[in-house]
Amino acid sequence: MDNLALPSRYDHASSEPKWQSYWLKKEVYEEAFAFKRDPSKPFYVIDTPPPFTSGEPHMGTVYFTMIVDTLAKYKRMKGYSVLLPQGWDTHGLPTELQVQYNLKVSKENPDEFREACRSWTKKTIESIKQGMISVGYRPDWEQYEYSTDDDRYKRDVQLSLLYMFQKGLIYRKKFPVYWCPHCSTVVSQAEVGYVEKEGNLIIVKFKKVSGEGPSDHVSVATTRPELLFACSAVLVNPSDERYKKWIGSYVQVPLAGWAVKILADEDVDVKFGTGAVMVATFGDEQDIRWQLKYNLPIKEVIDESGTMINAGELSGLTTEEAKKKAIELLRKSDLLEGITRIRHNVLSHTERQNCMTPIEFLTRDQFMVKMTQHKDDVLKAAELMNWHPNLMLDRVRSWHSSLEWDWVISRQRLFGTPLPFWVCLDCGTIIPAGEDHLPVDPRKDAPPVTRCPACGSTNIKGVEDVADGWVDSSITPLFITGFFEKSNLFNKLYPVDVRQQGYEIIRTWFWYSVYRGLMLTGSSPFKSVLVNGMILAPDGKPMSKSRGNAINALETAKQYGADSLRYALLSLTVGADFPFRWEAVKRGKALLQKLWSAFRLISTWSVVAIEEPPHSGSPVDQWILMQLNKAEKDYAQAMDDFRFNDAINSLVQFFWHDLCDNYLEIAKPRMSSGDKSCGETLGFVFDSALRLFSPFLPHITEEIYQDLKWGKSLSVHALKWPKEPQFDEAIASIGGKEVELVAQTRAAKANKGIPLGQWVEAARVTTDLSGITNLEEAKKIIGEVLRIKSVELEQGLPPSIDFTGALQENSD
RNA sequence: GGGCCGAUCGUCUAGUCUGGUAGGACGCUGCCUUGACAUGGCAGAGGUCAGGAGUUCAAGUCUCCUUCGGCCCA
Repeated sequence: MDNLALPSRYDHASSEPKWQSYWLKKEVYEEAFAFKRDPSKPFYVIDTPPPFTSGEPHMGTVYFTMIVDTLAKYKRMKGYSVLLPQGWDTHGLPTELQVQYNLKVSKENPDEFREACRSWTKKTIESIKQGMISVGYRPDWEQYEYSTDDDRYKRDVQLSLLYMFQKGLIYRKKFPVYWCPHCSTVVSQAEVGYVEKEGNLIIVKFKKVSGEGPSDHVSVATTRPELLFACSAVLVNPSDERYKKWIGSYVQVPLAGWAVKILADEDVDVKFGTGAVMVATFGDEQDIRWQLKYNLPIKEVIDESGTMINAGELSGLTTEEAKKKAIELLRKSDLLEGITRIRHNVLSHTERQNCMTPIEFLTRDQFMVKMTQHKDDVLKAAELMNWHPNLMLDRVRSWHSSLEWDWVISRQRLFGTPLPFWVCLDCGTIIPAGEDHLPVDPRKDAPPVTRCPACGSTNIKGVEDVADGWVDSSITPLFITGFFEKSNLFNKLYPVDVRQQGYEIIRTWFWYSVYRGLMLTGSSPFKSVLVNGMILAPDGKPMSKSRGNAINALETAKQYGADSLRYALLSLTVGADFPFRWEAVKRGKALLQKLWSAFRLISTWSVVAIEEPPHSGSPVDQWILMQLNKAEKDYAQAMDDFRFNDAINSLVQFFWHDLCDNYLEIAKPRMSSGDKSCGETLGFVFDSALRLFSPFLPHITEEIYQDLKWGKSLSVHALKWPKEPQFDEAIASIGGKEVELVAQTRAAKANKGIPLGQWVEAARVTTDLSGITNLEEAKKIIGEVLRIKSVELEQGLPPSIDFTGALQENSD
């Protein structure tokens, strides 16, 4: 009884932080968590998402860390040398917006601005990292923590761009960018949104020039008549009877005077306006799609100040003035057919509440990556991977079929990886940086040549744009495997075993990573893809601050224990969205208590861990070994399929119901009479269960392992997969029958309302006794476990159990 | 608007590929202080599988439509 001195409640609050800092110790790291370049062991590499370093760690971050951490711990137990890296995705618009608007740092001085971004990022990394550590996450920080803003990482990003340039995959092209005329700045897609506004829909006559058009003009509806000078085509729906004969005809653009062709496209909405729409450079996002799809000529009519250019009589006016003037001119030349008031969605600068100005598209020289021509290769590679869950591959297929444009990799921002190129202003030749000088900043550094290699001009300018954030993050599988250092391990680590990620970034992070892996190494970067869903708020909607329904993951872990949260999140199906359930966390906490209680009971006996499985024992001993074996096999198979929920469920089922409810109850009388076989079995089974629990519940298993002083390892996480239990199936099934008999008798006693602790004089048990080979043994177990002085067993059905002579006082 | 996915006891889900008695957990109800655990044990109630149509001897499962929800659309 002395060890009942252990506290009866498991105290996660004092236990968890203790082990979290213990795991960071050098000697513990080296024994349990370090990736070892040991060629005798198979490698297992996990490509983890570098979270974007803006704001606090949220439920999603915590969720993915738990998934990869559990997987890594399992694979290490199975004998792999596991590479579990963790990076930080630093460059992105949200950071710039934070710094610009919340910290009020001006972009006037780019160096100062970048420095402010950098220090903000440093702070958020520290906070996210602490949050990750507080839920038991233990990647290889020492060797594989990286930040996309590190010089080493930027060097590799730039090197990857140089390689791609050498392969002819990078080119410059005029491409639209979002432009806010009020703020005089390029804005990103994330900063814009649609605002419903009232406006005029102008019906304009486009006169026939040539072709089969059945009348002298087509009526085109537009909200932006000032863009007539940018008109490059007129589109109609191919199924629209009104315009079938017009398809292929040429019509004259009013005011501008040139002729454009009438094309058929299914995206034209027959119900909007007249059903005929003009394509302008670039009136809206749909115009961009059509411009690219039909390769229409680019006509720039708005400059950076929002003033009309190349627009005849409209030149020099603002867009608003030009709209009025255009209507007036159309009316004069009798080309105006009508004006109707409409409510429509206008793309506006919505990120800033005090701006909300309608967005214009400007054409800028952008760096592009040739992707469309390789899209089939990417899909083919994706199809050869093992997808979990399988249907996520459909998202790749869907993206593949809709992919029509190349990838625009330049961004007009300040905090980012500079594109390592200079451009000849005279002939447009792209001049790449020298490999030895990386990382470079062409915004400041001198070009590698003084004269353009193509035209000899000295008019060379460094590229001011930075790379899209996905350019940074899509090299993670190459970065962690040492591709850029030409590591001799590269061929052993690449392709990585598993890419873990959320489904919302399949078309970005996944797609770009596969593309770049293929382009740079010639082979696909992933063997398996594990896609997790989203954790919704308890109300079933996405968690969001504005909705006020977000659950603070770190607070939850503090309150209930990180292990409880791990249980709750990992016992749900990977890949599906699911609402956060407090009940699941509470269930996790109950499991921790159950584990603790079992440990507390066992430590009252002189049980020692036995690594070698016991070779003999009573039928009940062999039965629990058989159940353990089954649970282990189910667990391993589930883990190998990334079905974490099935793995933990089969283990909990075994532990709670087989081991605690049944075996431990039977063990109580046996242990107090010094049964050696029971003690050995218990030592082996509990030790095995502890190991199997350790990937899911890293803290409590460490606490118990250390308290038991059972092993020589520094940590439970350095232990190997338990040895296979040895049992004789025939004997084990006899044990199963005995356990069943005990359970039946217990249920009967409980149903009769007899307190289980109360001794009874006698019981007559009539039931199916087939399979029971030793009646005396069965009687003894039933009597001892259920406190019955004399047990009679009789073959017969239906089963019935009668108790006689309940004794009044407990006899112990 | 387009593409993709989903809907199973009060709640969360397994089962759908490969048609054949819908399984588990939480919650709920009743009983029980068992030599670790009442965050426990034993027992019980609770589902016409979103709605409709079809295929079939047989549909949660296959097909079509509708409704509702989610994700992505450079």
